[in-house]
Amino acid sequence: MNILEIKSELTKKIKEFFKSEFNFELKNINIELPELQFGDLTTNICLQESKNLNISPQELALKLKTYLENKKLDFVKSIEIKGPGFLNFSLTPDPSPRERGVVPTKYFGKKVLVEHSSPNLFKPFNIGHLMNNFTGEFIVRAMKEAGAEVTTISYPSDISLGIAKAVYEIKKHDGYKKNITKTDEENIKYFGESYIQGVKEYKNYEENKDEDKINEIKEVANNLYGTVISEDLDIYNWAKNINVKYLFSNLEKLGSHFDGFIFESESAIEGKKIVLENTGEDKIFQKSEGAIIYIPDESRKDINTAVFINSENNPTYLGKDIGLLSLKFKMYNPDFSFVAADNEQTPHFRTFIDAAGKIQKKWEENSFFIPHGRMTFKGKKMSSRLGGVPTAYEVINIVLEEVVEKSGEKMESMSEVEKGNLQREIAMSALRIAILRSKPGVNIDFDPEKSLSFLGDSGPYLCYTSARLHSLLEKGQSLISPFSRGEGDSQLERKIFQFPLILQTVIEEIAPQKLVTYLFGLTGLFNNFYANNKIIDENNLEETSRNLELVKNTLHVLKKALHILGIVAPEKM
RNA sequence: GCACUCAUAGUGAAAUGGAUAUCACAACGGUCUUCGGAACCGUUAGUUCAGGUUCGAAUCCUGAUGAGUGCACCA
Repeated sequence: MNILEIKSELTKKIKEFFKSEFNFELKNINIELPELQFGDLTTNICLQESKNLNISPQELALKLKTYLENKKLDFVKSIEIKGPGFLNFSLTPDPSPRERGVVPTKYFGKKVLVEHSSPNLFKPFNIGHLMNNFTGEFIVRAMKEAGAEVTTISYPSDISLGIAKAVYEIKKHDGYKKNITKTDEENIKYFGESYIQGVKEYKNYEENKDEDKINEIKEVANNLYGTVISEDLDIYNWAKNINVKYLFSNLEKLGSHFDGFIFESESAIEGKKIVLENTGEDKIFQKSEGAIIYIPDESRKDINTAVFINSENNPTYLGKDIGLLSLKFKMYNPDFSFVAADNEQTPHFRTFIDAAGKIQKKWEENSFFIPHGRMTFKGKKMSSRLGGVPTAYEVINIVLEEVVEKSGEKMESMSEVEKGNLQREIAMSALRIAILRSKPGVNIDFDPEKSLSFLGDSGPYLCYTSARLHSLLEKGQSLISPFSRGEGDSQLERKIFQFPLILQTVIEEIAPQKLVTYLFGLTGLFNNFYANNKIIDENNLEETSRNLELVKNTLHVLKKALHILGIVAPEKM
């Protein structure tokens, strides 16, 4: 039996006990993983219920212990009462401790839609996008692991006043004609610069109250919707196509696959329609000062009145988001719809989802916002093209440089391509772990020189352990006998045994940090075992075979967990 | 002004209301005739403050202090 099966069996027996002994229906029982020193599973049920039943926790614990012992459960080795009344279970080791099939969660067999990596097409791909991608990709992989039917989409921002500013800037300098023959890479850079410059110029116009210029730009914005053929539209389409291509290749490189894209220009049309349909007295949206707004109920002090369609008759971000939501449910009808986004978006999300819930209940009920933190930087190495926000490219390169330096001669035998890929994988593992080790939603103060130490709790440490495990297996391949197994009660074996339960919690709570913490515990125990034992010993084949079985199981768990975090477990490094 | 987050060793993090608060980095001290030293072992050090709820609080409530973010036509 694996740990999940044992847990549910124990739950059943404990409920039976309370029923037969006290005629008491127990609703929730906490059975958790304790620190390894306290056994394999623990429950505080006696502490929780002693008051209700008017009996001391110790006494209750003793009764429950006796009851369970009399049941002679073959998966329980021993039961101990510890501390104020905890019941600690020591379990009989499972001969094959791996999880079997899919760990049960509420997502099994459900339709899950995940939206992540939704950048503004005209802005350079920055570190924030990287955090978004890591978080989003984790959700995707966790849901797949849970046996959900997962669809992944991205929602690129392809239309906005901001983009109009960029187009205007390009037009102003005749950038279209000048650059059409340049490479995509050069142009991408050019678009990013135009965007930033355009935003800056617009601010100047506003400060100088240059109404003519502002109106020209607003006209560009209207032209982008493409109902009339114009030079603006030509420039826009040229730039958009190159940017989309670049986005695809970037996301592909990061290991993210997308089943579809919904562009902001599409959601704008849908959103406008829906908001207009629901505008009027006694309806959800109201007209005010030429715009269409949403006023939340008095009780919702945490959200503010917001504009959904502006007085230019164009949907704002919130209006578009309603459209996006509608399209998502029309196209995919998900049971769970996840959105990974910057935690600054939380108030906006609350607002539009509150309004959306009044149009269709399930839009609200089935939508979940997973915020990820912001990354701030301490290091001075990075140029600040985006007002202090480094591009993803810059960050990856800094980490990569460190990896190349560390790897030195170790990868000499590899081809240049193989070496390059591996170094990139290791660099990415460092970044992914640095981000996913923290609870989603909190900001990360990132100092590449400190945060990315390659010793101890780090991506490279996990990769290194993987390489070590692979190398041991390769060396000892011929020495594994199928009949030898360990006692199953070493710390390492018990840690492996915990894995299915950890996995279940990680998926259920969307908690990557718990998986990372577990992995450091696991690899730490393994490396300790490695340092203190001779794993392959030709003079002791029985022991060797048992050890290799343990190596195999450790690797199995490590590989699977790393995969969910978006990291490839390397065979050598 | 209103609202939302957050506050854990020198640093970065972990901890469904549970047991002696976990892990790493840094500092200091050790391990190597060894299967991969990007390794292993040890020492020092911590829940912002004041109350409250509870058998039990880093976690829940109230207040103070400090930091971040959002508040009508940008996304």
